[in-house]
Amino acid sequence: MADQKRLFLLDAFALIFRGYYAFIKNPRINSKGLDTSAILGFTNSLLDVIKRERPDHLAVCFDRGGSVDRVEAFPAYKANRQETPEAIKLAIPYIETILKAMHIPIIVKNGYEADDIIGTLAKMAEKEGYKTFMVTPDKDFAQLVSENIFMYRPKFGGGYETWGIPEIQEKFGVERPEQVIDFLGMMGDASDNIPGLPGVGEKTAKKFLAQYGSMENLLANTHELKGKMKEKVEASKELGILSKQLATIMLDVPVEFHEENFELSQPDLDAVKEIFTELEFRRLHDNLIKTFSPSEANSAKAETKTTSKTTKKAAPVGQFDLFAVPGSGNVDEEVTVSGYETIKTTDHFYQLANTPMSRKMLLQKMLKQQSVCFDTETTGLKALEVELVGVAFSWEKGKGYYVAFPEDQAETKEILEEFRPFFESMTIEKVGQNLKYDIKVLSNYNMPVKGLLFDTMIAHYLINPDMRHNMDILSETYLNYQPVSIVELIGKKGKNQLSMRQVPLEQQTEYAVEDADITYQLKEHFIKELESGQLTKLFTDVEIPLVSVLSAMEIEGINLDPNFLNELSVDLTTDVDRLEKAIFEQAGEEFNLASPKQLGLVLFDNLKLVDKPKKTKTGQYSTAEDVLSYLAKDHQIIRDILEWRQYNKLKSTYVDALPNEINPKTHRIHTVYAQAVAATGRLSSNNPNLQNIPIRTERGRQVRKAFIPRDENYVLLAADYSQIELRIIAALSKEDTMMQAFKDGVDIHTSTASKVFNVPVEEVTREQRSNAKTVNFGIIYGVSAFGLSNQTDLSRSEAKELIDTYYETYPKLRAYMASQVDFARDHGYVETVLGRRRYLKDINSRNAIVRGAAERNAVNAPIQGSAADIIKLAMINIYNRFEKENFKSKMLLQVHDELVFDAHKDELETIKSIIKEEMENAFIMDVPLDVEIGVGQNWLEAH
DNA sequence: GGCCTATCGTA
DNA sequence: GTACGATAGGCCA
Repeated sequence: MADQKRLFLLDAFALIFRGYYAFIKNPRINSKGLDTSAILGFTNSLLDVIKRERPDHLAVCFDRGGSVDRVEAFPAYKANRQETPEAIKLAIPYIETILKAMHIPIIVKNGYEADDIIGTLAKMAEKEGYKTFMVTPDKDFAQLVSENIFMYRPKFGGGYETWGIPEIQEKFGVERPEQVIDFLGMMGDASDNIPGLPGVGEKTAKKFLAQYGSMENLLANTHELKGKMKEKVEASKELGILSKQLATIMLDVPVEFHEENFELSQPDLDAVKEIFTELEFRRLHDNLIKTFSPSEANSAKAETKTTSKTTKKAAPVGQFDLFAVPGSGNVDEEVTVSGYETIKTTDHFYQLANTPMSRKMLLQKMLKQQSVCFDTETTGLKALEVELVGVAFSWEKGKGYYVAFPEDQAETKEILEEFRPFFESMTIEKVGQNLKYDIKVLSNYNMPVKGLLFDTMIAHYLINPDMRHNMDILSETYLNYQPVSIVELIGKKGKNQLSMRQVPLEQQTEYAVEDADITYQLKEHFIKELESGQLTKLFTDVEIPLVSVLSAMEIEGINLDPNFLNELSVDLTTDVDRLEKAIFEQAGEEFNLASPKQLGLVLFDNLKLVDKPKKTKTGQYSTAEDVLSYLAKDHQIIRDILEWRQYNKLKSTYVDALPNEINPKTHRIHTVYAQAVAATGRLSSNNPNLQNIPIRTERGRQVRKAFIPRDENYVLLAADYSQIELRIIAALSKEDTMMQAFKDGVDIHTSTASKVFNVPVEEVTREQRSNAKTVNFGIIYGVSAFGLSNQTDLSRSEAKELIDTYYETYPKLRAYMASQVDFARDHGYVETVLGRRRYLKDINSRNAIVRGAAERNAVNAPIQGSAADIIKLAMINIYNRFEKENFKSKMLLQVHDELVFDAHKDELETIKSIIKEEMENAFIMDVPLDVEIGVGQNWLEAH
């Protein structure tokens, strides 16, 4: 069997798409701003197949021009495919170049899909005595499987599986693979727009196949069906036949199979190197060299592979004599070849320090270091509620120590105390990934963390704010090392998940020290990257000090009055029930009001309130607020629905949810600020989100009354920047008229209205001011006439005129916006007043929509981000002064342009002036900053 | 239980 | 038009 010649046919587009989407949450962007995800994904698959299988014959098949025959038969065929992403279009020429350099044949035929080409070639090769492996994730290919033709499917999470006849029988519930065509024809395929039989999904299709064996036989025996199903299928016989045709892979493509053309040969390594260098695929290049260099033949991996299988030696074939493996194509038992180093492939010295003596020696060593990475292991995710299970330390690549703690919390405290000299040391730098978490955990044991900090998560956030910053991803990206996954250790989330405490100590040690080890290595890497991006100052002077400030704010929490919310809840329930009843009466039926799907059907199918209802992107009727608002004036039911929506939202998201967030120990609410999430530099708040507490509507605003001072000795103080973003754009653009308005302290929207509508300030109408206000805000987001007319009563042309007049009034503002876009085009990024960068990879996209979005980002990011920079500075300065003066008053919350404090009554006047001074002077520009301070018995009163 | 979509709360 | 997070429904396994 192993002697049989083997042909591998790759379905290029399917693999490219798969590769692209594998990186979708963390796209690979090279230094030129090119999204290389698709290229990397595909090339990885290609090398992976070669490395695992050592095929002697291989080709890559592309689509070109789509399927002429299928579109003729059914114009909608594949019509609802989304447009190919830009990055994929750009990827194709690179992939073709790579394939050419590797001397791998590319098969294309105008007017045929890759499916058809692969199918035809597979059948031809079968006649020539080949075993053919169709490399594709696309299940349509199952119909081609035979004794000599297999599907070779990439699995999620790595590895491949081979589907032969038995697998097809099992997965599709068919006797013969050809029946897969009937199966697909019956159930249809949304992605290819094969309609299928209405009402028939996977389950029913399997049932029909078992019973009737084919589409034709089913359609000939529809009299045996019953009820709705009978009607539907009988009405769709033609559709059934058509669907089957569409699903059929053609086997008569005019291609020829000359085996010598498909032989895999040695690549042109120089040419490959050139293209890989251009793309910045360093690791892939190493991988390629390994893959094609016979001297590596006896590597450990190859040995594991062969010894784990029956030892029947394969006859040497093709280029890869030295590492020939048995050619069954069955890969289930093979070790995973991810391309990453792991704990198994790397020398390491991770030691458990579990005795008083070993801990003492560990401490002695640590105290001699300048910089040490530490990482706490705990019983859960909520830092303020968990118990400490262990702490790992590392300060040298590949080495580290783990201190484990017992369940007894008093003992834990004692052991932790031994390390106080380390945590309190002002001279040893503490390195960590998301140090805020560790600081909070240690605070449960009254153990402060002092001295310089280096947080790798935050470092990377500054280096590339659009990426995600999990340690696992960072490690794979920067160290080519895949850490032990937490899932391996404690299992998947949910039912059987273990606590870290239940993991054997040896494994805890390996896992925890590895994390510390990796984090320490990442630091070395990121120091350089911060420096080259001129981000070191922002990191050291702003983000790192902020870690401690946020930790303190989160630990402090805020007082909540749950009884007040309970009363609110009762009132809301009354109104929700009343409205629900009224709505059902008007609709003439009961349904789930909270389901937009059901609501849409009731309003637009049954009641037919509109001729041509707006649809969402998934094809459902849209019932969003702006859609319903149009109808509100004509229909009582719509007004009731909007009111119901509002109350229901308030109740479920705030009134009923917030009391559950009260910490049982502190009786306060402790939000968690995410310092490395928002791409612009803002913070975000979660668990619970305290940055979106209602204020706009009367009813919603009541929720703020539940946020109250610590006790009767305190009041709540709120300090707001007034128009900070407009002030920033005025200062950055040096638009004199706008700057002057701010210097004069006049109402900016009235001032704008007076200028664009050319009327004296005192004659500006409410409507004019309101429209001017909308444009002022719109400018910050990158207005369009369309957006503006949607937000105001203005028509599209009136909106356009208003925008034009606005730009004439403030010409420098327009010039500034254009200059930001130009800067982004030239440099690939824009930056804030403190040099925080945001990379805009789509700024030169040929797709106008994509490019437009990037251009709006180029304008908005520096403004939103500079405002974020400034309030961060203010927070640090206020915190430091509060610490120095030892105030009882505490900073509690940040809401983008607002800070909220528990203000001790004795300190009220003092801190008012400190807060105002620090906020207004946090960053000096040509426009003054203005801060309004309010004080009250709750958050609403403080405004 | 996990993941996606639609909706809506804030600056 | 920018930036977020939480909820419920609905569908998957």
